[in-house]
Amino acid sequence: MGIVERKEREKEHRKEEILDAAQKVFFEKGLAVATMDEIAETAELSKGTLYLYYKSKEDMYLAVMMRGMEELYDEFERISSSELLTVEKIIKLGDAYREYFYKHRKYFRMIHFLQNPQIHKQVSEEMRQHCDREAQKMWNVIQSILKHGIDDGVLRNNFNPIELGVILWSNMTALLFRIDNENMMWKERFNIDLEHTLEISSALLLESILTDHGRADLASLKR
Amino acid sequence: MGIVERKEREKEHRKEEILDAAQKVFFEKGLAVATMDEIAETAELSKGTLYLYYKSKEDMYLAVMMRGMEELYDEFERISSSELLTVEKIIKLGDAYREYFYKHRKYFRMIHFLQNPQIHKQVSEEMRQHCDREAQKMWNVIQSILKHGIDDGVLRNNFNPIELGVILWSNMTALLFRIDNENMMWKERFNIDLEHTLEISSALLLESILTDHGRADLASLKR
DNA sequence: GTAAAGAATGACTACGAGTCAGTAAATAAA
DNA sequence: TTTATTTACTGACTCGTAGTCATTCTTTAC
Repeated sequence: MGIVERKEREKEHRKEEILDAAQKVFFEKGLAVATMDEIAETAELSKGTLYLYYKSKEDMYLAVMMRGMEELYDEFERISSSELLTVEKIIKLGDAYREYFYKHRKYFRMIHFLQNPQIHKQVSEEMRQHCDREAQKMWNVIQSILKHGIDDGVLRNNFNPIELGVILWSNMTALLFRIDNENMMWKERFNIDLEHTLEISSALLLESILTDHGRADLASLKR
Repeated sequence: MGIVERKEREKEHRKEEILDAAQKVFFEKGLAVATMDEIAETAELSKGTLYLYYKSKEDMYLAVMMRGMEELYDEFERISSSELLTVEKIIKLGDAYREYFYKHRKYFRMIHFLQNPQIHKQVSEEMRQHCDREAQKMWNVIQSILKHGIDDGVLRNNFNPIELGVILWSNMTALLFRIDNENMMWKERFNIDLEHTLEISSALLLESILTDHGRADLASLKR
């Protein structure tokens, strides 16, 4: 008897529909300005129903964000499992992140909005764990690529691969965040192009962690 | 007749008293959880009175944060106007920022909480400008130091000094933020000491922007 | 055809930011 | 000293919104 299964599916589907509505409203208004009433109206459901599927507004916000995380993760995973040189993979990871920023700016903002612990007072333990797991998956991909890099002798072996990952990732994130918020300001006040700044800093960091062998690979890619 | 002046002073004093109360509550609870009623009670004033001195809760939050900014700025200014080598000044700036993080963690968090534009919907134009001016002062100090570095030939002259400032500052900020929120996690899951990571990345970046002359200065300092 | 289970509803509660008519205190004018 | 005026303060109130829950509607089981 497939009734239970069908109901399961329908429930899942409804949950996604609600998330679609939530995403629309959150993208337009942001967490603070968006209201559950508006999300309910957009989903063509009553407010009470939303709470049958999500524990709180913040939980919903995180659920939307997780979609964004997964999209980025899939891209990283694709790069990781490709047959490229390690140096190329590292560069591709950076490119993917930068592209993600431009194509999915709203997701990017959400991810970094939620970086801040002051926000999640209302998040359920479940959702928090879900987020943690997803973040961990991401770091595992990065770790595995960098570990190969060290094993292959293209990355300096006096660093822990994850440590390098944190450095590269943090640097890039911080500058993308600035590009998002302060790009104009820097252009007007100091005549700085932050996109250029990001390129420079990524290049500096990458160069400084490569071995001679790695640098040779890098040079060969540029041809 | 000094009555007007005395009243002026008293008003300023009351404003500071309110800010003391606000700081206490914000430090304990954060922006979202703190309530105006609690701040009023702490200040031993009615809620209405708070609004005679500050336009909104967010404005008050920013006013507290500005205290923190000024404290950091004073330290930077002190270093900038000292008689040290440029390389030493740059290192001292980093040290000062790191110390600030440990000594004034609550201020640090506020500053970076407000980095996020999603928050200030309720901030008055006045306060926003005040913040901008203060931030600009900070960047002017950094710029002036780095500009000297280039003129003196200790920093590679193919970079814009402000650009270097943004890179160093962003890198450091991003890692301090991680130390604040994720230190344990990185230790437990990956056996990474983020404080060490910060040292490494700062060193890598610093080295990669120095000229040979600059590196010599750096080496002489280490002795 | 009817009982039971499941899904959805929307009026309601709780709570907090911000307001404003009214009160009290300080100063100026008479 | 008394009265008028300005200034400082108050707290009950409005308004908006997250989250709840008794009730209604729909689907499934027998």
